[in-house]
Amino acid sequence: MAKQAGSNTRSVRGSRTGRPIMALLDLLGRRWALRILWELRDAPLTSRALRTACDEASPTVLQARLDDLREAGFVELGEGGGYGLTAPGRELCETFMPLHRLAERWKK
Amino acid sequence: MAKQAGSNTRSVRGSRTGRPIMALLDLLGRRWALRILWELRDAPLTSRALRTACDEASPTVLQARLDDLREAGFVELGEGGGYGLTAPGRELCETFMPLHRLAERWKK
DNA sequence: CGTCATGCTACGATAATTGTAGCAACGGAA
DNA sequence: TTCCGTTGCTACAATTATCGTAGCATGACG
Repeated sequence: MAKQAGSNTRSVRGSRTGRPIMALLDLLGRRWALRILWELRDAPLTSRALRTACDEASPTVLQARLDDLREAGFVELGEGGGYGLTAPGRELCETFMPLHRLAERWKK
Repeated sequence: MAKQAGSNTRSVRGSRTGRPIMALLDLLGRRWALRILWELRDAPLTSRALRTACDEASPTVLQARLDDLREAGFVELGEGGGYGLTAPGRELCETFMPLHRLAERWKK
């Protein structure tokens, strides 16, 4: 089970066309991916803190998503520990900020 | 297997807090959800056309996601057939437009 | 040494997704 | 009418992804 950030063979799910946007939509469509980015929006979190923030999600998936996001270059593991957003990661996260207001209005 | 749009009991995955943003992030984090919204961004598509646009994804999931998105009020089925975005759906989709440019730059 | 927290993994159970095939209903020719 | 093609949608078994719990190795602090 290749988990480390680095090149792996798997062509990103649903993007066999090679269009970057498809790869991105696919990556963000994996479980907890969006949530992780969201929870890291303000400050870096340790893996445990992130798990708590993510409603005690299984560490298995969290690690998998963290690896995905690290490989994609959106998240990084700080030297002193703790996951944080990279520059592209922050930029990506900015994109989702309008979601907050939209969600409040959406509510249902 | 409750599929039809309407109220169901299932509290949205990963949002037991009740915060709308979590419910939204969860909904969008299901497979093909983002992709479907993306493919419908310009014009409505029939279920078959949507399937083609989504790289021949399994109709099972497509239907499931379509039902999810319909229940959420982001997608609707036109009278003459064909799935299209609702007003909130279009608004949501607008949010993701910056992703296109971001993805191109991201590429890797 | 013990204690605690870190990032990370094992593993069985459960749920989601895939792929293929097909259904019923409707519409437009013939 | 019958035939043909399309629509939205479903059945089913096989494969993956995810869950939940437990635990490991490492490092920092006392």
